[in-house]
Amino acid sequence: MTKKVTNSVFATHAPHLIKDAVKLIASYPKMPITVDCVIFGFEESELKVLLIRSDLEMYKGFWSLLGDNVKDNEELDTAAYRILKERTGMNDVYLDQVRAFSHPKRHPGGRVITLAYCSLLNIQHHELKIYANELHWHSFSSIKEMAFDHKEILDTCHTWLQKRIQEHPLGFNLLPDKFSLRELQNLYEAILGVSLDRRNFRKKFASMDLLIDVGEMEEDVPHRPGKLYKFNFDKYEKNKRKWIGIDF
Amino acid sequence: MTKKVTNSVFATHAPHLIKDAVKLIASYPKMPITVDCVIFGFEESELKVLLIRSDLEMYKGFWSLLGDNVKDNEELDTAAYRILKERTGMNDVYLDQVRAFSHPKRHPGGRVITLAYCSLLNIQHHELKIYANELHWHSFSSIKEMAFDHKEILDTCHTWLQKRIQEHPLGFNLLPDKFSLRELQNLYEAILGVSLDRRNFRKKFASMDLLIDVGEMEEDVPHRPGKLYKFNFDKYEKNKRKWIGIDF
DNA sequence: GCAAAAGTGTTGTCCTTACACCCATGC
DNA sequence: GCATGGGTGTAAGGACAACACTTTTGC
Repeated sequence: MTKKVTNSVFATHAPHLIKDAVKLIASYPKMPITVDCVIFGFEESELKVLLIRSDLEMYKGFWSLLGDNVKDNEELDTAAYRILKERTGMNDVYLDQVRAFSHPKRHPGGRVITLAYCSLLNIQHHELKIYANELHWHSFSSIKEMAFDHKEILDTCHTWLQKRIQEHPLGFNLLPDKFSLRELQNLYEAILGVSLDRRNFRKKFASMDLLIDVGEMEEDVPHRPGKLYKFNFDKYEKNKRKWIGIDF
Repeated sequence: MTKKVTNSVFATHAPHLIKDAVKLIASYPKMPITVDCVIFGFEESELKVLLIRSDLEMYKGFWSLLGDNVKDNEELDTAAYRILKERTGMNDVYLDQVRAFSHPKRHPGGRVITLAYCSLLNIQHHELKIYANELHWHSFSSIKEMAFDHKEILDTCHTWLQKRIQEHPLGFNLLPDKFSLRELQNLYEAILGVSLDRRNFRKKFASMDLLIDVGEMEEDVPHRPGKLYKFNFDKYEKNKRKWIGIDF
């Protein structure tokens, strides 16, 4: 097998040490990087996603994720938090990197690599104060088409969320501090797209012993009010499950 | 709340549509992107990782992951496969994106964002033919210090692998086509860092019914030879588990 | 015959699932 | 008093964990 000659700095058989790291880096192709945030919320028993209108004329009328370019010397996580803050005025939200999208033609303006971030936020706690580009919540299931490859990114993040929510108590970020078991179950059903047995669901959470009964009841409901709970984050942090088991 | 002025194209209250997408992209900061491959193997009941010597004088003597810059108009996955091929001569390997590392000071030559990829390959099947930069296999557990932030990347990929191998039959990529149940168990024990009950382990795989008895036995072992199996990829693909369950 | 690993079953416990009735509240 | 969802228990089945002895082979 012969070694292909490339423009890589590493593609040498008899390497010599490189003294000037700055020069090395300068020889690499450079490209713009963006971060796109998929922001999920939950309201009226529906999974929602926060979108804006695309700025680009060629995507006029299409919805887009909240994105922006990454600045020089800015960490990706920092960029994601910045974008959230700039676009929504919020900063105390859950946020996680999902993955990079790098198709060379994904942006009509040229090659741009984007990092998808997934955020979860509580619609009740965080009132939107910035409405540029018609920023608002959409029912997740109603989104069919989007600008760029944003539909693919959205779907990837949704799949990611479905998996994460079963392994980590992320869902509580989407609920008010105090919530009823029904709201919690509705959340899981909305995200997973399944219906769950109410008694088994309650038993499951009761046996985990991670919900604190706040001693209050629902109000203004047209039926028997349920108890309100909050999530015991401290206890969870102390007893995180270390899962060993083969299952595929 | 006031809106911070930024250099973002989106940071306008009354957006006007942008006609020239190319010009837009041109206004973004550009930065070099690299891909770093963590390549795991398994031999002599040990998890191994493929490393080279760093080319940089300031990391002289340190070990480094197999990495290279991403080319213009090259997809990240393509770059990862290219690097594997260039460095090892191999291309039929399992490979998956793990995540981006973006600390501004992670490379001494300046800002470089890297995407970590994790590969699994069978050491017996794939003989190394390219030995530039002292490319060779290391015992994973012996690696303490590395060039750049590569130890952090390596550890992240190891954690990723521990999780993946329990949910997907990735481990078979690290074994020969035909393997004994002991080899399979050694693999799981090496990656997870636990010891497993032999009878329960065998029962588990027997009940999954995804191993095909090839009708051959181990040879040249100094004890009773075990049966050899191969993995039934077709059957797995048809019956992939759709997991629903809350566990944290 | 000894060392080393192969191969094999049972039991108890726990978790999951399926399923039905009464209760509290608002209207 | 009726509609709506809150709240509860049990039984069966399946998965997992713990555990020991006999068998085959090489030396």
